[in-house]
Amino acid sequence: MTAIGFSGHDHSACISDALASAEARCRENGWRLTPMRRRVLELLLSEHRALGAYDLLKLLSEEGQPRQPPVVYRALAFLTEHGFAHKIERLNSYVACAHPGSAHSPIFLICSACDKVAETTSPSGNPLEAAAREAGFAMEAAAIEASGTCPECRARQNEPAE
Amino acid sequence: MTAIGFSGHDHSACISDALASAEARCRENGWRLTPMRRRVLELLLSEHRALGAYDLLKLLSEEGQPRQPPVVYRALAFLTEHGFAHKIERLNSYVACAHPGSAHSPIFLICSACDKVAETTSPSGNPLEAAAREAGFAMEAAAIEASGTCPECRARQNEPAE
DNA sequence: AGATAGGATGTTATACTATAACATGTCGAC
DNA sequence: GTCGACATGTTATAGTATAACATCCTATCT
Ligand SMILES: [Zn+2]
Ligand SMILES: [Zn+2]
Ligand SMILES: [Zn+2]
Ligand SMILES: [Zn+2]
Repeated sequence: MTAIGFSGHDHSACISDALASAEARCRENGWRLTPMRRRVLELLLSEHRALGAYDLLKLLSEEGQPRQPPVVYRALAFLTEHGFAHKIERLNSYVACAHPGSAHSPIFLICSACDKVAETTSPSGNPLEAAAREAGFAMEAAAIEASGTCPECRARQNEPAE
Repeated sequence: MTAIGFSGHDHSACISDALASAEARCRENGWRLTPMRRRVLELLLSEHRALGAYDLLKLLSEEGQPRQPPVVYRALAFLTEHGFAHKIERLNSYVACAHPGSAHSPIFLICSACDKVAETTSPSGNPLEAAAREAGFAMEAAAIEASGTCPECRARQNEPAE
């Protein structure tokens, strides 16, 4: 249950795993991973960074495939509803899910220096559940977003002399 | 550390405590709780509900004190920077802090039926800190927002027959 | 009191984020 | 081939937030 997104990892495996998982889950459930939805997912997967809807529109435009906002927002709605992507509320933007396939309540670690977003998951019996139970609150969904500095950016700050 | 916001409590004490605390802390720190800032804080305190900037503008207008968006956004910036209010990212709106005066990392419980927002705080040594430490991430701020149904709305649902 | 400087507010315009509403296209079931 | 369901295309607009500059207020120094 390590955080995926910051340190060296096989990112091409990230991408191919996520795409394969999305295809499999869509096939199993009768959802349609159309070219538009798949393209948006690929763009989100390209880096562990959150992209806004208008960033995606710009990228599509640069590929010679200009689209209007509702097109991208609908693709994002599909991806987030089915757990292939998450919205980062703090940034009004979207990241591909780093733990595809499993139901999970994600925790995001957002680096304010390099904008990378790592995703990890809550251990069970977490204090949010405890707080909710204590308050008699029936929790349905939770968003946990932390801002700070990632290991690489921290290392860079500690050796500023070139 | 109980959640403040849902169940019966002395809400007028909420309001007067928060205002007194804000005045005291501003006096101590040389911050200026101007009439505009104080009025916005009072509006946020009137209920345990998140208000958007444009809701506040509408309320001010209805009081015969119309203002432009930057005025309210600046008051909100002052209040959030100094811990008198918090932004609820999920709702693009703002609540008065229910634990004024103490440094804390709040947890919000947002009722999707009645829109009330309760604020509680993380116990120390919480797993978010643990996850951040494990990832080598230097956490600066965290936003924890849970959606669900509050005790009162849950009770109401369970006895729907009038 | 008058000059000055910092910060708070007033005002205009605009950027950024998201969705409503309706038209058109695609594809499989019948 | 037609029908229905769903996906996308298109236009317009709603909702959230800030840049930039003008003005005002207040505390301080002279
Ligand atoms: Zn990766
Ligand atoms: Zn970083
Ligand atoms: Zn109260
Ligand atoms: Zn409720």
